[in-house]
This record gives sequence, C-alpha cells and structure tokens, in this order.
Amino acid sequence: MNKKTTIHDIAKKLDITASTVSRALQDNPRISDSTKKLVVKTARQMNYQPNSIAAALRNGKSNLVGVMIPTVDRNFFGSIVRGIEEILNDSDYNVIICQSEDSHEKEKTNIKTLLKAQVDGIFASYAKETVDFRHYEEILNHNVPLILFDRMQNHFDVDAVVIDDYKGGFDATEHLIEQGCRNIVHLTGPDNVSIYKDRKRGYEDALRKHGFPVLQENIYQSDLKLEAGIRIGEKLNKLSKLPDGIFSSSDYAAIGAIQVLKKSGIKIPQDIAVVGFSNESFTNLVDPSLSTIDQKSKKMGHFIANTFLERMNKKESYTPSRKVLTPELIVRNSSLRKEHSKQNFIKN
Amino acid sequence: MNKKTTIHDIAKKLDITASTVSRALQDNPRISDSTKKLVVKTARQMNYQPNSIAAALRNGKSNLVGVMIPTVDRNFFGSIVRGIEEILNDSDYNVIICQSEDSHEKEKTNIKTLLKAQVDGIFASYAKETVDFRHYEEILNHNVPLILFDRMQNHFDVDAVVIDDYKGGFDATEHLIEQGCRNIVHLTGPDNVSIYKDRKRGYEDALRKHGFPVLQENIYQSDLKLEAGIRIGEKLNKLSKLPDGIFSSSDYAAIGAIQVLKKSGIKIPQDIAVVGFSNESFTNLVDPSLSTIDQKSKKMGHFIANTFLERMNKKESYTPSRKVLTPELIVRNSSLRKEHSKQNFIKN
DNA sequence: ATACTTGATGTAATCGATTGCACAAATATA
DNA sequence: TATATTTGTGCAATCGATTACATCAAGTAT
Repeated sequence: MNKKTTIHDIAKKLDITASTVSRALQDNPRISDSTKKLVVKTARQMNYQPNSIAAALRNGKSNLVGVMIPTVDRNFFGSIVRGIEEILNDSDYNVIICQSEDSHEKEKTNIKTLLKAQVDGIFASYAKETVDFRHYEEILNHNVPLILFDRMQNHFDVDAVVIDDYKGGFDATEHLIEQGCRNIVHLTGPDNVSIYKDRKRGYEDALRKHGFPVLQENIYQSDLKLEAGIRIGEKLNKLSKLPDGIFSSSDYAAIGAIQVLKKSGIKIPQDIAVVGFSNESFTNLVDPSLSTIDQKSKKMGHFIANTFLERMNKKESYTPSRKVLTPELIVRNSSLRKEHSKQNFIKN
Repeated sequence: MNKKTTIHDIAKKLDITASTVSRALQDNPRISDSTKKLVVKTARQMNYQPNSIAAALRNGKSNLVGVMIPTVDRNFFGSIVRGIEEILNDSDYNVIICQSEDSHEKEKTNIKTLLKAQVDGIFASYAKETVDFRHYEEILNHNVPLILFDRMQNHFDVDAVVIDDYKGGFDATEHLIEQGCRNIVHLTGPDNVSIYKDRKRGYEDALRKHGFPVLQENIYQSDLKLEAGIRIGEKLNKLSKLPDGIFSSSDYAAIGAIQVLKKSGIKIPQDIAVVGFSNESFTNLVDPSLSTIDQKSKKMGHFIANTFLERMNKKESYTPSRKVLTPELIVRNSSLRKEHSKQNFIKN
C-alpha cells in the first residue's frame, strides 16, 4: 500500500542526494537556504515521517528510557513517571515503564528486557524484596546510565534522587507530639529497605528530642500493606493500654489500622491521632482524611529526568550526584486535634 | 570501553560469517547442530546481547506497542496496562505508555510520538474531551494496527474491547431497587462519551422494568470528578425531598457526594444507598466501603494483547472484531441494607 | 594568471541483524 | 560413473538515516 516515504524518496523527487536531504532536515549550516526550504516543503508534501529506528541504529541511541517501579498504581510512583515524562517528552525521549511488583525475579527480567530494548537510560526504584544487586551491575556493564530514586542503597556510585525520609519521619512524629500524643506507635517496613530505616530513625529522634522513651514494643514491623495494618490494628486493640498516636511508614497500613480501630469505637484523632506516609490519592477520600507526608513525587520525576539529560550532555568525566528532596507534612483530620476541620477540603 | 559484542564478533572468533551466526541463533534448520551449539555457547561466553534496533530496522518491526490512556494512576487503566504487559512481554514486546490526561491536544501529540517511535500497534482509550477523531486516522494511514478499548465509538472499523456498560448500569440500579430504593439519582458524564450514555440507558431501563418513572431532574451531568461529586452532594442536600439511592458512573463522584452527605448527618446506606462504577482501589478503603461495578480490567488487558497478537499473525485479510466483557457488581457497605457487614472485608 | 578559500553538494561507509541467492561438498539416484 | 539432490555456509544487498571525506564550481587574494 502506501509505503512510508524516506529521505531517498524526497531526494529522488528533487534530484539531489539523500545526504543533502538529511542535512537539510537537520538544518545543517552547510546547506543553502534555498535547498533547505525546498526540502522541508517537499517533505511536508510527501508526508515524510523520519524513521527513528534507522536513526537510532546509526546513532547508537534509541531515545528510549526505561523506568522500573514496583507498581504503577500507587500515586507516588505514578506521578514520578508523569514528572519524568513531562521533561523527557520535550527532549524527544519515550518512556518504557516496567513494574517489578516488588519481586526480585521480575526485576531481573525487566532489566534484561530494557537492555534488550537498547534504552538510553534506566531509572529504577528497588523492589522491596531485593537484597542481591548483581542484576543492576549488568546495567553498568552495558554502559547504560542508571539513576536510582526513592529506594536505594549505597552499593553503586550512581546518580540518585531521594527524599529526606529521616526528616519525614521526624516531622510526622513531632507533629503528633505537638498534638498531645504521649505514647506513639510506629509501623515500619522491612529493615533492608533504607527508607523505612530512615523514617524510623526520624521517629526515634523526635521522641528523644521531646524526652520520650523509644520503646521497641511500640515498633511494629510488616510489609506495610492494608492487611498488615489491619492485623496491627487488631493487636493494638487488645493492648491493656492503648497508644494515643500512630505514625505509619505507609498510608495503606495506616488506613488498615484506622478501619479496625474505628470499628471498636475508638475516635480518630481524639483517642488516637494518625499520620501516614506517601500522600496516596485516597488519603483525602477516607474518613477522617489522613494526615501524611508528601514525597514531592512530581518534583522527583523532574529531577530524575533533568539529571539524565545533564548526564547525556556531559558524556565523559561524569560524576554522579545525589539529590535529596525535602518532604512535606500534610496535616489532615486524622491527626488534627486542635483546630478541627480547618484543613478539611470541604469549606466550613 | 567494553564495546557490545555483535554477531560479527562471534563470527570472527569462530571463523565463520555473520549470516551463519544469525541463523544459528535463530535455530534455522539449515545450520548444522554442531555449529548451532558452538555459536550459542560462544555467544553466551562473549555475553552477546542482540541489538533489537538493528533487527527492528531490518524487519520493519520495532516490537514496541503504545498504550494511550487518560491517566495511569487510576486503578482501571493501571491494571489494563498490567494485563497487556503480562501477555505481551512473553512475546517479546515492550509497552510504551502515554497519558492523554483526557486532553485532546495531548492525545494528538501522543499519537505523533508513538508513530515516530515506530510502534507496531496502538491501543487507545479516547480522551473524554475528544470529539474530533482525525488524529486517529493518522494511525490507520500509517498502517499501524489500532485497538480501541473501554471508551470508543463506531467511527472506525477497528478492533475494540469494551465492557457491557449498559448491563453495568442496569445491574447497579436494579441492586439499589432491591435494597429498597424508590427514588434513585444518577450521576452521569459527558454525552459524547458512549460509556456514560450506555450506563445511563441501563439505569433508565432498570427503573422502567420495575415500574419507576425516569425523571430528568434526577440525572446530574458533570465531569464525574471528586469535586463534581461534592457539588452535586451539596445540591442534593438542599432538595426538599432527599433521594434514597445514588448510582454514580464514577467512584470518585460517588465518594465526593458521600462525603458531603455524611457531614450533614445523612446515613449511608440507611438513608441513601450508593453504588459507584470502576472498582477503584480506594473503594474498599473508605467508610462505608463503596459498592461498585468491576470492569474486569486485567481481563480486558489480556484480550487487547491477544487480539493484537492474532492480528499480527493473520496480517492480510484481517477482519476487526469487537469483544464485550461482562462487568460485575460488587456489593459493599454503601448499598447493603439487608445483611449489614456481610461483605465487609473485616471478619465479624 | 595562478593559487587558495569558501560554499554547496555528492560518494560511500556505517550502524547490526536478516535473508535471497549462489555455491561447494556430501549424499542419493539412475 | 554421471547426474540429481540435499546439506551447510558464504556473499552481498537491505532496512533508513547519518557523516567523514571527496569533489567541484565560484570567488578572492597575490
């Protein structure tokens, strides 16, 4: 049928060579203005679409980047991806998204897939499950720029964009203390994931700063999913002395706990004030709306993309950098005892 | 540094030609078993990774497909994408995701981008805003297979995978009637989007079937976002006679309305029973948990992917098909008056 | 008038994998 | 023994865009 037109077709029509056409389309100064105009016009007429694959092969550059995240249907990761796209699409890059589903195996196959697709860069957030990082070395062996974000460790000397999880944990806990909490429980995740360790440190330091003891029995470790929150809520329910505050490293776990506690007549935030982490999109849909820590996900996406673009320019002698973003405490009704409803999205 | 190894490198090492290597790696019957084994072994040793871009250029096939959806951070679309990936990754395809954000302009540029990336197929769900479909013709002009899903119209004779929105609307409404509702309000979306029209027809027919009048003043049109739900909730609040049921074409709008109604002391589901649409992930996080219609998103993804694969095989003389999936009513606490809490996820 | 720029375009190789056709050697058939 | 067929490889073109280098005409300097 209608074959795609190539630069050769244009060349033939104008009785010039393909190289001239190519140069003209690239606005090469060595081509006269008159030919340029002619070529551009003819290209439009013939509905020419450059074949990016041919260019990719020749240039050794696919203009594709791969983003690997645990899952796309978490607000945080979804909007990081958006942030990345906002920047990169303007520079003619396309984004391939891979989901690791927090599985080590999937992570491995995803990396293979992306390398096979000849991506120009890989942006990744570790799967929770991952403790062995050899598959990441593959990326570096292939000379593909790697940028880690959010979840990372110091195994590799690569670019990284993270938030200050310590500060997030600290601020959340201090806020609970300011709201009058005296016995604050913390829900944390697997210890091999540094973000959870950091948030926990923040929690502990905030307690210490205000003269409260750090009690190991107040720290509940889990995978931080909804179901884990439910289980922990049930445990809390059975305690002889209820806590009066919960800082959860995950919005999901926080909601799980709140659901159970509400069932047994406990008032949130009056009896127990709760702060989650991530500012998931459902946090202002639930009742009471959930206080949380916003992770500046879009901004993070922008940083990742810009870091990548810089890296592509400097080519040699590039020194990886680390960017730490500051999270923001968002106070909603689940923790606001003093000025009730002030921050509620519904007027009055 | 360490250049990537190509089939030529392998050929040189074994003192054979690249074509033999290529054939050996493809398990071509014309190559002897001994050479095959040797080549495969050497390839492994040299850590050979096929350059898919070169293959793409030669074969005129990028092994990329583009998925265009309004947004990735809606459960429905996110899991469609997952479903698509589950199938296509096994067939060595990669998926590029584009978000239209329900904007006509973004949709246009996304299509350009995908075509430039030489994707082998495009799977798309129309943006709400879109009323002019010329940019979709571009896809067909380029001879790129197009599969529409969820939101679509009959402009093009292309493959389509949709759910039976009419049945979804009918079932939701009939369920409310069974729960004793006698005055059911419906929240619908823009009329140019067929899914909303179909759901509305389902609503109307269910009312008629049970002998209730269809009242235009009971139908509220909006963009179905959270804020729209809030506004409509406020309107309902002011009515002299409150409705006793709400069927919303969107979970978000449903939640918005519920939030307002709860504030003014109205009990859900006792005073007003509510059913949403989409089974968004937050629907069982809110209080009360929201009854809704599940759209079989993952299954839809599977269908889309498989339709595409079939299409790629049959090449010529292909007749587009239309697959209609059956949605499922999920009854939760926002509409369950008779056996309270039975379907609640918390035991007892 | 000769040598030397400058400007504009063409030639041909390249990126890496694929594949139709050619060709030699080995085997089968007459 | 001569011819036909099979088997295993090699040769070279191809996909489309890019680019170092060559070329050639016109213009400038000496």
